[in-house]
Amino acid sequence: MFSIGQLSKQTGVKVPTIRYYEQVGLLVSAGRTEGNQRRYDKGGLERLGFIRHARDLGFSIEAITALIDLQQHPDRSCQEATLIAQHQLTDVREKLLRLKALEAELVRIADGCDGEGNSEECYVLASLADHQHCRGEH
Amino acid sequence: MFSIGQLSKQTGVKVPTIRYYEQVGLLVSAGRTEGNQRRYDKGGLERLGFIRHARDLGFSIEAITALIDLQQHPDRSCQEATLIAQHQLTDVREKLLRLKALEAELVRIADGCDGEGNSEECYVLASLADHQHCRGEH
DNA sequence: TCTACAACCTCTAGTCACTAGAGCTTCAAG
DNA sequence: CTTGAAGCTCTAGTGACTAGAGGTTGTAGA
Ligand SMILES: [Zn+2]
Ligand SMILES: [Zn+2]
Ligand SMILES: [Zn+2]
Ligand SMILES: [Zn+2]
Repeated sequence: MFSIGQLSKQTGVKVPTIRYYEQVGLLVSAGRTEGNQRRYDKGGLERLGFIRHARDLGFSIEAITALIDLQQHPDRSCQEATLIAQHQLTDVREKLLRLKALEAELVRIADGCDGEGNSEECYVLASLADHQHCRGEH
Repeated sequence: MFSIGQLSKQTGVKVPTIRYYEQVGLLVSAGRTEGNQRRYDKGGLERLGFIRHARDLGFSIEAITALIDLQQHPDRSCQEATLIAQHQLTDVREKLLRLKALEAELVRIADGCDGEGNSEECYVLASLADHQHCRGEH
């Protein structure tokens, strides 16, 4: 049995975050001591590892809840899991596209001024004031 | 003079968002009617356009506040503006790196299962349970 | 001039995934 | 048995909005 602090050390998830996961129904402790402290078993440790990894990959709490639910039922079809993963991939790709466009404009903007002049003639400020300066959409 | 709704239409910024910008000190109306409705002048329209564009480029409210402050003082050095822009670029590049790593892992994960099996042997679930499956860090 | 109603107002609360802090209690080592 | 690290609950704050309730104002047509 592990205390919440031991679980935290082993997974790298902060103690208040573990309590937060309990609050939103993602991870319930195996039980409590007489003095009301949480105790976890190996299953809890693994579940928290799963949560941690999925969060690192950008999955939402809601998605992780569904994935864990699926994991608890080994006989169910895994179709939902693949759909969730594909959705997450789509999401990441959309963000990538957006960020790439931003990067291109920001390079132009940041490189357009050396910071030696005054704000009246600053290319950074002029670029922000008018999207016409931009090469593309973003 | 424009009403808040006209400003909204011309900039594409939603009415409640404009009020929110006022609340955080980014955009103050030129005045109010007798009946307490906001009225904006051309300067307000331009300022909101600036805010909109900077937000689209990912600048924080705090950064935009500093940029507008600088813009109001044409005689001041624009060094801070370039620093803010460079910081934003760095930020975007960090996010890009992270997302590229995520994309690589998610492609592997999402392609690893066709969703036809059951959750017990699902590659998606197995990959999420154990970072060892991952090709790299993320 | 009256009336209808779209647009405006303020205020509170909710979103997401935590994070910080106050004030208290429990566990475990010495 | 004492001490102090670690635990507990509860509330509130983060960023940048968004939604809704419940009331008021502006304006166009009759
Ligand atoms: Zn400059
Ligand atoms: Zn632009
Ligand atoms: Zn599968
Ligand atoms: Zn991994």
